[in-house]
Amino acid sequence: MESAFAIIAEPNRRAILSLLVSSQQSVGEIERRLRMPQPAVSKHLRVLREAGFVESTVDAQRRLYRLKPKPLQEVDDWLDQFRQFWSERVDALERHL
Amino acid sequence: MESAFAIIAEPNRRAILSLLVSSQQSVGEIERRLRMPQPAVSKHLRVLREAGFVESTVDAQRRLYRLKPKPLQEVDDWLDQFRQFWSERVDALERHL
DNA sequence: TCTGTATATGCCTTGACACGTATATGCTCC
DNA sequence: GGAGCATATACGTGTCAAGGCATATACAGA
Repeated sequence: MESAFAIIAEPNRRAILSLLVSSQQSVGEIERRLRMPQPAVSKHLRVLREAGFVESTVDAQRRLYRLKPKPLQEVDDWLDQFRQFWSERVDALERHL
Repeated sequence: MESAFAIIAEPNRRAILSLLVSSQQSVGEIERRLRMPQPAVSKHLRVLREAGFVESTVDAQRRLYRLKPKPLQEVDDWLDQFRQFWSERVDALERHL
């Protein structure tokens, strides 16, 4: 399975994830809101689904896609090691002021 | 300038960043610790430098590389929009238990 | 069952990028 | 200033993924 970092390297996929954060959306809604060709949307959703970022349910002819938290949380976990570093810098800056 | 997300999509670059979080390192130290060919290290460092992830200072024949916070913080900022979504899910889970 | 709508997949082309190898640059010390 | 070490760059190559377009699949409603 591709790393979560490689998945979110693609700007259109990040846009899709941002869109899904408010609520689930159908492929057509994503297509219209992002003004992206439908096959492109479907392909990115496939990548996102296989990497565990989203899941889908069937609603008649439509598929509704929604976010799943785990992969983005893994990215968040990786970033955690740098937070100590950031706060040290901020502390040093504040002491300096 | 390349997006921070594309930069950290590369596993070796993430390894370099993780290595630099403890302290600054020379190219040779990175090369040895990650068992990576020296040109590869230099090339990745160049990409990281041009994207603002690291900066370097000259120490005689060596170059010491150290972390800069901004690009990783931008990634962190992007992740922020999903934190609300995660905590809602955790809350719902906790209520369910 | 036919038509239209929604979504997925296949094929092809193109561009980007990581890697290996070789070589260049720059500094230090004798 | 020559030798050796540390780092950077140049070049050629293979791989892989995104985009465009055509087409297939699936479902709904008359």
